[in-house]
Amino acid sequence: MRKTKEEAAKTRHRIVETASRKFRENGISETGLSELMAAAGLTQGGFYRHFKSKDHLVDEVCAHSCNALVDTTKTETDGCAERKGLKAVVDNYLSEAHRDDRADGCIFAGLLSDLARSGDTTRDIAAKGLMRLVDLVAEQYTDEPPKMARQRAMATVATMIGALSVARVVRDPKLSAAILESARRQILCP
Amino acid sequence: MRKTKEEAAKTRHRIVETASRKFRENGISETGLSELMAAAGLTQGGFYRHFKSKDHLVDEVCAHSCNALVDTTKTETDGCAERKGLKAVVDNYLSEAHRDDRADGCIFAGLLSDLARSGDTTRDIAAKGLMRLVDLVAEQYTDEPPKMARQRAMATVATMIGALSVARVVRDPKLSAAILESARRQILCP
DNA sequence: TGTACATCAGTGAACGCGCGTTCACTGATGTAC
DNA sequence: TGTACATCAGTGAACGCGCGTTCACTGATGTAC
Repeated sequence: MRKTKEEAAKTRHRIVETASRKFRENGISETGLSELMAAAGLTQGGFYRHFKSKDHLVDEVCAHSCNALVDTTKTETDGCAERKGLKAVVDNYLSEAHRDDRADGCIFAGLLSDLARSGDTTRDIAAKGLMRLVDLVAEQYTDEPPKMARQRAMATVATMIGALSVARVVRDPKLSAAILESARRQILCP
Repeated sequence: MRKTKEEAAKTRHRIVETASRKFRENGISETGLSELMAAAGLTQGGFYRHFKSKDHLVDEVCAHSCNALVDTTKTETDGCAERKGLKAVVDNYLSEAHRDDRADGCIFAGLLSDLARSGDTTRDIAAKGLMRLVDLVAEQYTDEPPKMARQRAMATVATMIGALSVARVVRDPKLSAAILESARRQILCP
């Protein structure tokens, strides 16, 4: 039954991908390893051929999801004309589509309070990803001195994550949309 | 062993209070009923004399914590001169003290992603509390028309919750403090 | 290159454990007369 | 007001269940000669 090195690596990657989606959609504690492995097309026993423990998987998932978020954001700014990057990022992030697609969405909006309660290693990984996002946003504040741009970017990222998370709590569609819109305004029309 | 009606009511209230703190500090799934009842000075069996299930307790805790947050915020604005209310609220909310006191802090910062994943009943209770907070903040935007004030207040609340939550993920004290400060600036110096 | 053997990805059953919930029981409180 | 009985707050053991983790096993892959 042994698999090729490449096949094994592919399997490992599939587990991380699947976990990344499941965790963001249903939470970390709420996602069991047997459910997760089944979703990846495997049986639970195989998990420990790839990861030392669930905690180790969580760390890897955190890094993976952060990379995905940064990559997505980069793509959005790169495809945009000068001074339009921030608008593209914010419009995509604070969209109803993003609000309704938790499994594919921002890890911070999906797992914010879970991450805040996680261990040091996990939080450090998340914090690193968060700061890469902040730096990316800061680059969009082209007409500000770097320090000021970074400060603005921190507030912008906090607003984006907060507004999306809050919009996911509110079930009334009009109200939820109004929350997203209010944050978009605050960021883009200062 | 039967207790007085008043004693029973006091016990029930103590369970809600204890759960309210434990949930915000460690999460809902992460807080077991036996641990919770022990912290309230009782044994686990007694839980079901007061609540139909853990989910019912969660709803009650959510309402309780929302009330606590609204009351605290009201106190802060009431004790302030005209046009200073918003600053008082924001300075308290986005303080390092609030960041470091999760058990007594804002329910949304403590349980944001957990609430977003909760059932309809719980989310509706949370959304109602959230909107009371928004209304309270909107009252502080005295020089804006009501609709505009409410829209501003929604963004402000989203920023506050987002920034506090993010600041709790980041372990580096200087960086964490900078995040809080950046959000304060964005809200108070527009 | 061919052969013999060690490695290890993946299976599926089993482990102990803590979870939410139920239950029989105790005995003081509340109620009906 | 006094008495008899029903109620029910709280105890502590037990329930089934799903959790993360371990294990013996299979058999194709990788490696050493």
